[in-house]
Amino acid sequence: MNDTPTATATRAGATKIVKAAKTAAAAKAVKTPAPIAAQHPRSTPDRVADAISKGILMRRFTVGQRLVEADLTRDLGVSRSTVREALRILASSGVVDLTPHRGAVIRSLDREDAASLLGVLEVLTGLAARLAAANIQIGNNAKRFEAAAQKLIEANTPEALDRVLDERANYYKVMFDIANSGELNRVLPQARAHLFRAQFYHSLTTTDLRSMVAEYRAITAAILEGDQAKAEARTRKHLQKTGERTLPRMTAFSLA
Amino acid sequence: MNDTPTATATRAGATKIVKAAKTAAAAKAVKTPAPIAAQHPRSTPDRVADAISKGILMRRFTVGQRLVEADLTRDLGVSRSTVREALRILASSGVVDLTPHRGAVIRSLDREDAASLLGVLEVLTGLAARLAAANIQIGNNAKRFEAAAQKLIEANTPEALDRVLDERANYYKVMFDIANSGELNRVLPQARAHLFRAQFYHSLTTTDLRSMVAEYRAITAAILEGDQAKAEARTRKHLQKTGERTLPRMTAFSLA
DNA sequence: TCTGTAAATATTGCCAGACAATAAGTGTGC
DNA sequence: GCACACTTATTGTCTGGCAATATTTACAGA
Repeated sequence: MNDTPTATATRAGATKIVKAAKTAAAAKAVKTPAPIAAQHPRSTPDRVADAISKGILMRRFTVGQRLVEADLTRDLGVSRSTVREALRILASSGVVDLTPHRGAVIRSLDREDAASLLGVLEVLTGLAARLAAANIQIGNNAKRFEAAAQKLIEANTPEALDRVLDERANYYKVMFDIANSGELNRVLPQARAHLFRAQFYHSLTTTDLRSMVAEYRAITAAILEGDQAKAEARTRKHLQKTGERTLPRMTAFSLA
Repeated sequence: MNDTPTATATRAGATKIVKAAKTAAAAKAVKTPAPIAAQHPRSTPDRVADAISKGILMRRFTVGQRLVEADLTRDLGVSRSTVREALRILASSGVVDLTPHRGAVIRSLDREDAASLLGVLEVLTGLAARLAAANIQIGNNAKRFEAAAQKLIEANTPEALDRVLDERANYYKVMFDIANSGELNRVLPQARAHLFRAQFYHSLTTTDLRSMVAEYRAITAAILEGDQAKAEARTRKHLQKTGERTLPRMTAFSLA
């Protein structure tokens, strides 16, 4: 394992995930009106949590799989306390289930869970849309948002599914960004939302995709107009429909 | 609690907060249709987090105060790793701010934060009300809810402020319980909501209280009728008004 | 062969102590 | 009064340890 060789090289193993650490910090500050979440440098547990999330997205971990602390410690080259904190982070954002004395398992959603999640997603995303509509004229928000929408609509083809997912994640990210609500971002961490959207996505048909494009267009238009009520209503409708499209199909669905 | 008496009593210090550990677990299972969150026994970090929350409520910690790990370790008689996990829990529910290398401070809400929080509270509580209305006829939900509402309304006097707070916390708890959405309860931990409601409460006048009683009545009625749309609308309205009542008054308000 | 139970193993919960990295505080010369 | 180095307080993370609990395995009896 971590070949802590000589003397005081206490934290040798940590190198394995240290990459990509400072990248976010280095991103040019684009003079967005309000950075909202002043990005502190990410801690090791944060990075470990990310690594695990990514592992889920890459299908290296599957739903229901147990995450054994010792394994993670070995594979990621960090100490157990760090792994432990990372698991707490993941649990607090609902990615894993953490049961005392049984550790963490990648959370699986049965139909009921999915429904309840969609309900929450519906109202929160609705709120984000409303706030975005309220703030859209500030700075160059409109341009940014329009660009994201454009890319999403272009990408929306059944092939290249992961590109669609990325663009959609980005679309929502921009939207939440413009909404500029600290609380909203705390309550619904993007990473997590992305994970779950990815899960829902698997059960979509081509027809579904076509309808969704129309819905995204409508939402985008409402926000760009600055029409708060319409933006919220359309977004909620969109998520309701998403539920109608996907939920019935997911019986004993062992997704992700 | 665990009076494991003899031999290797390695963990002696932990006793200090061990009280009240199993109480929840011992609560009679009232045959509610769905227990939703199967209550596992709470871990030490959970209890530590509770202890700190309680400390805030009791004004033993004040807003902006720094929580030094060493102090908590000493005062609560647990190890630093445990304190650390507890702080993560509190951070994830927004009670403290956790900045790298500077530790945890009791979070303070400026007007902007409060507004953003109220926005989230509005849509989530609205959702809870809607779901509660949908489920109200199941089992003896109606009776339970009506009782909670009754006690809240009776308690609603400017004297005995903390009793009002408790009753209100309970009212919402029952409501969220009936709503029976796992995700909702994950996203908005009751403990936290209670904390923040308590903060808003300080700036209420007697007139405000009177209006609020009327609003609670209206919400309760809608839920008992099973009218989902009305329940959601009224709840959202109530929270909007709460915002209008309290927000303007909280300039540089160093609450809690 | 199956089933339930007891022992063995794996894993988590929590603790103690250590040391480097960073932030906060303090003084000194200019 | 201000920029600077220096000291101190505190957090970040690691190692290693042991008790508590879960999971697996082994085994006896039906």
